[in-house]
Amino acid sequence: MSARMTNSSDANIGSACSHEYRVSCDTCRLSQICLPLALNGEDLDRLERIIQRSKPLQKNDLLYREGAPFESIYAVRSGAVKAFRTTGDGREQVTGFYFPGEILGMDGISSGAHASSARALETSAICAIPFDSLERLSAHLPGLQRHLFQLMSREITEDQLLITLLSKNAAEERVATLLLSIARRNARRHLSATQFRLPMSRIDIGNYLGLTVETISRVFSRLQKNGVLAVDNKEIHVLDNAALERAANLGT
Amino acid sequence: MSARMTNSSDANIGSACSHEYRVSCDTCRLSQICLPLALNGEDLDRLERIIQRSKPLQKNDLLYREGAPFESIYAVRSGAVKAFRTTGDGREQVTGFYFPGEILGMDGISSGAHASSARALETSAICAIPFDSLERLSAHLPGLQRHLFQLMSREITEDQLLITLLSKNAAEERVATLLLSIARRNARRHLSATQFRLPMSRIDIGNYLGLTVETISRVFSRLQKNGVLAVDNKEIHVLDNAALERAANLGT
DNA sequence: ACGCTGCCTTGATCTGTGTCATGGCCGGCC
DNA sequence: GGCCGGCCATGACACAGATCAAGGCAGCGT
Repeated sequence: MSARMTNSSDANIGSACSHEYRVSCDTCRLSQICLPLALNGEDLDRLERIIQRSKPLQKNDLLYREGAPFESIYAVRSGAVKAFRTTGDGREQVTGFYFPGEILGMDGISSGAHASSARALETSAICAIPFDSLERLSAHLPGLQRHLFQLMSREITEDQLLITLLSKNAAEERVATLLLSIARRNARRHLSATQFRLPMSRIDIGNYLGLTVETISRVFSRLQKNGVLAVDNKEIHVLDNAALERAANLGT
Repeated sequence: MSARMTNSSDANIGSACSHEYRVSCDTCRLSQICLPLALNGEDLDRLERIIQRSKPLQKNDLLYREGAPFESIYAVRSGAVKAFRTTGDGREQVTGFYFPGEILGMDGISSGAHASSARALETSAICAIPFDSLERLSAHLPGLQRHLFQLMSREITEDQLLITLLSKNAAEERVATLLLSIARRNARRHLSATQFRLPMSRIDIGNYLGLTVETISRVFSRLQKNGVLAVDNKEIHVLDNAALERAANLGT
């Protein structure tokens, strides 16, 4: 119910983004957690001018494809996106989920081609930020340059946390850790940390956590049976946050 | 034997770095794969002036410690270094191995404190590059700025490869992939890709790959029995590279 | 309204890797 | 030169999670 509100932001896209999707960072309620974070009035304008907003992606639309020329990094405005790479034998590895205010696509910088693909998990509005413009701009705005370094560094530390999770933690710990991560990121956007709707399938969760769908199902069932969660398909209600944190067992 | 040459560079440190360890990037045989990569004469001088070289680290010396204030990133000149983070329950997760010409420590940028620790696996000479100086310099040298973005982006894509490896590949595939990675990086430094000495213990390998020491031992034994490798403690001789690549099974 | 298709759940069984235990080896130190 | 401690190898056994199988459910297109 109130978790449905997470989703209702989608419904707003049509109206909020009407007329060529002209929205400015000024009025974007995400500006305090997104790229503009580091910028003041005039500098923000300059960033503003290079950002491209286009028609929202529909569920399952590709934002970019592995191997395609790298041109922009992307900020999620609404909805949710998964990033994944395709292994040599054609299987998929989900490497991250991205929510409003979060930036993705930085793995394309090193080689000039995207190292992963990104797909909308639900209707999603995205801001594209052409990287060469951003680079030029950041040479003149030390705060922006620093912020970019920090963003990339943060991506590295988060990947390291995932590496640790995959390497050391059991199934239940992995799932609990993911739920806590989503809850925390919801809180940052002033959404509920205890009631929300997962935008991704069990398949994607399993893929991301290095587990099978069946194991994800069983863990959800077990956490429900133990009164930690109420699970109704993709709706999650955290009933006992302390227990969830105990289940995560330091996997943050 | 020829693999010993990998190690003999250590023996040279004393002489090469004598007198306050004054070595310049000019004369460093790693300059083509290290940070200076992107720079020409005068710009290189400016970079040169901010780089700090100090006494080589001995085996097991800490280069930096998780949580310590972030000040510099580090380039390995000789030897080898492991990066690791300590989990909540005090266990260690190795997140990477770094060889000459490679840069580490960038995970400290986002929070201002190192997100991991780094320890010398053998006697190692290290260049420290104060990050605030580097940042200021890179605002004036677009090539350097870009190179830094690329370095960080590369770290991200490599972490993603490790995530995929941990999430999708069996023990033998993981070990084979690590060996191929080390071989490739040796080749980049004009060392043998088929005969080398592993600077890290089985324990570190297992830790890095999310496996136990016993499993690492068994995999080495099996690869040896199958004629893929000759293993003599830390000395590795790749006898059948094609078979090793088959064993890695796309886990690059 | 219907059926289809993809997603989710649950149970039964199998297996790769962890765990435990033992012993050998090598290198550093007294 | 011999002892000691950490590292490495190998075998026996246990178990978490994969695999295989079956069925339910919800959303979507016709």
